[in-house]
Amino acid sequence: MDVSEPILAEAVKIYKVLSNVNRIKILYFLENNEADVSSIVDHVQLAQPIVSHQLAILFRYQLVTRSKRGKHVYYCLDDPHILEMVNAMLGHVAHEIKHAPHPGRSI
Amino acid sequence: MDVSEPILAEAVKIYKVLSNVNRIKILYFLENNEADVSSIVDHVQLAQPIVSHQLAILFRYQLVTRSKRGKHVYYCLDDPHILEMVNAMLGHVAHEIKHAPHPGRSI
DNA sequence: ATTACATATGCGACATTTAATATATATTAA
DNA sequence: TTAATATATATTAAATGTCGCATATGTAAT
Repeated sequence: MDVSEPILAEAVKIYKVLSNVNRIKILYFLENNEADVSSIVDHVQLAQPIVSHQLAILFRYQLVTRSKRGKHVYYCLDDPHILEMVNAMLGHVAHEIKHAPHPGRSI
Repeated sequence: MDVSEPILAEAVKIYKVLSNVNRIKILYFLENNEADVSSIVDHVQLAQPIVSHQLAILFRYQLVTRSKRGKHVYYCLDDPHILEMVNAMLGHVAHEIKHAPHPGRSI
């Protein structure tokens, strides 16, 4: 594959977005249903401002869409393809972790 | 997919590893051939200590293997599957960026 | 209008990441 | 043993990310 700089830079940004447990959890919660902020808060067990903050990031990078109806804002996966890729990664990791878990140290 | 915490945490770590342009460039350079540090340095146009540092991260997370022969250390993709996933992401981004590029602001 | 509710935003403390410089280690050659 | 080459590591500063708290905004009901 030819790796043009702008595309590469963009992909890296998306990887950054995905490199946070809370954001992935939110994405998974949105896998099958749209949901408003309150129910996301209930599900992921985080303070509301944190959820709103992460949602704003997911929105800015177009991983989710949002629509306001009344007092509630409903979020929805923008592109299920992203979640397929996350699934592939989780599958990969699940397989790999059995055989040779690497040290937990951070980057 | 059921998202167990340890798997999720692991996946997030790998996303962190992938969320750096230099590391991705290195991975791509290793796509077809193994290479020693010097040739990687030549190719990605970065100072040698930076390349060594990024290689150490890629190695710690088992994205590459290394073998020392003489004075040289040769690095090699550990699992081409990772690169397939990166390819999928680049494809996704290439498609998406045409239609609706998002603001360049950082997370 | 005022209140209550749902969500977003701003700010600060803290941790992490990047990349530069300098230095250390290991291997080979002379 | 000394010098040269290849690579790795340590240290640091700047940038960025995380998350908690406080507060602002917007909407609806009374």
